[in-house]
Amino acid sequence: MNAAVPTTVERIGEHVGQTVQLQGWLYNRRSSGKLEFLIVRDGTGFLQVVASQSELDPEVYERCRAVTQESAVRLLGTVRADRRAPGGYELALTDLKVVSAAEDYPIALKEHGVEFLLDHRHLWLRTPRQHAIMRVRAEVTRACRDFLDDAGFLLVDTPILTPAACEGTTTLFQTRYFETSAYLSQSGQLYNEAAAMAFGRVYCFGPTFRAEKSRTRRHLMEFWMVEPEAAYVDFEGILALQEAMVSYVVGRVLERRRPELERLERDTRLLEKVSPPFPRVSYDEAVRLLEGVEPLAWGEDFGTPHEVAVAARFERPVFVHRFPAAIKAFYMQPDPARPEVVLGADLLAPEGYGEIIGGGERIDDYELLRQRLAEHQLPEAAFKWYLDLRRYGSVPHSGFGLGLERVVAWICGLEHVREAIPFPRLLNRIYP
RNA sequence: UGCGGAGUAGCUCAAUGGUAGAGCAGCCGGCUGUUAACCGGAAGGUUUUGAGGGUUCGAGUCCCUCCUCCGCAGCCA
Repeated sequence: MNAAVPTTVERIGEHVGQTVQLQGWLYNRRSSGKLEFLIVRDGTGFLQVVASQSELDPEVYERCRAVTQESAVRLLGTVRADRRAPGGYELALTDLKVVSAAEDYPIALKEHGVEFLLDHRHLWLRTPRQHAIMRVRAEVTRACRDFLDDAGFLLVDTPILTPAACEGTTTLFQTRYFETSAYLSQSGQLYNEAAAMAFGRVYCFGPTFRAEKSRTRRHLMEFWMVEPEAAYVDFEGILALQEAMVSYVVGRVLERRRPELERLERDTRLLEKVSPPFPRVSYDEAVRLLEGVEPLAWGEDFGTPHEVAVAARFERPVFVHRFPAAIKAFYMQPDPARPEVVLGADLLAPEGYGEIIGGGERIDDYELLRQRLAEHQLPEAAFKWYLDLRRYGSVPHSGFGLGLERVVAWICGLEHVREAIPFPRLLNRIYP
């Protein structure tokens, strides 16, 4: 027993024939008379543990029979390869200690309803499916950071508490800030532009808050967004960056999280096709393309049905670009060739997952930006620092925001983004 | 906010206007290779079907109001 090596389920294959120590929780138990099959999870994976009455101290065997679902357990045993075991390896138990017994665990190993699972999100996270999703999420996060770090982008975090609206107050969560009021950030973009003028290529990656009363499979009140912003990069340049980054992220998950995608039963055929260049459809083309399908008058905003109809025509992510200026944010750069449209683009994921990126080139001219602020009835005083960026060494610059949960939902093939974040904040739900 | 759907045992669901049931979980028992194991047993609904009214001899079921949840739209990542 002294020779027992502490290890994890993830590395169990390296210890065949050895006696090891594991610590974790009991996920499930099956019994077959004088054999007990304990499924133990330790955070790195799930492992079948076999307790044989004929080979065990009666006291230990009795503990195996009595241990309840999700009790914390510490165990000793010999690792062996066995085709009958899920995962190919199992542990022949020699000793088991109950660190903490669990009683009346609410989540049974069966189908449950959405509301019940969300009420028990703190426990739901323990299941194999949620493990797979969270590992893909972590991989997407790491891939985004690796890609941007390697491309010369500096991580410059932007504030969560902000003094005023970036694009209007209706969608902002308001809070007290001592004697005044503040808002939770809905985008780091404006601060990113300041950082880009300081460091050239920057990105922020953090939580974002939207107080929109949206209630669909694509919306969260609190979600995570990666926002790169780059000086001296024009519209074409930023689209190329988006293609490269999305392709890199998908490739990384396919490369490093295959087992998780298999556990999620994700058909990866379309994901394998994600590589630059992505198809592009201008707003003008979209209007023509949607004739007789999902009619859209020029100048009207793109709705979900229009997005779906356009995305459905492609097997890869597709850019929809050059929207009418009137329906887009105040900071978007007009197309020099056609000032009534802006150099902005949305990236629509295939398979009905909708918009995963919004971005484009920003206005770099001082007077034009002032004019746009006025047109949008935004208080110039609040944007003084933002206007300053156009007074002191303004350059063409572009950026975009990628919604982490939407990308994770797409890659994992989830029905709803609420499973793509550990503790989703939804309309009418902020528990647990 | 608008449209549609749903609230029955801890969970997932049944029940022509006529005595509220099953599976799973939990509990007791059986089984030496189980894969959300399986088999047997007892129990589990505060006179009870989200709440309150109404129709009826009789309401889980029909009608009205309200509450909660889900989906879609709007808005967006």
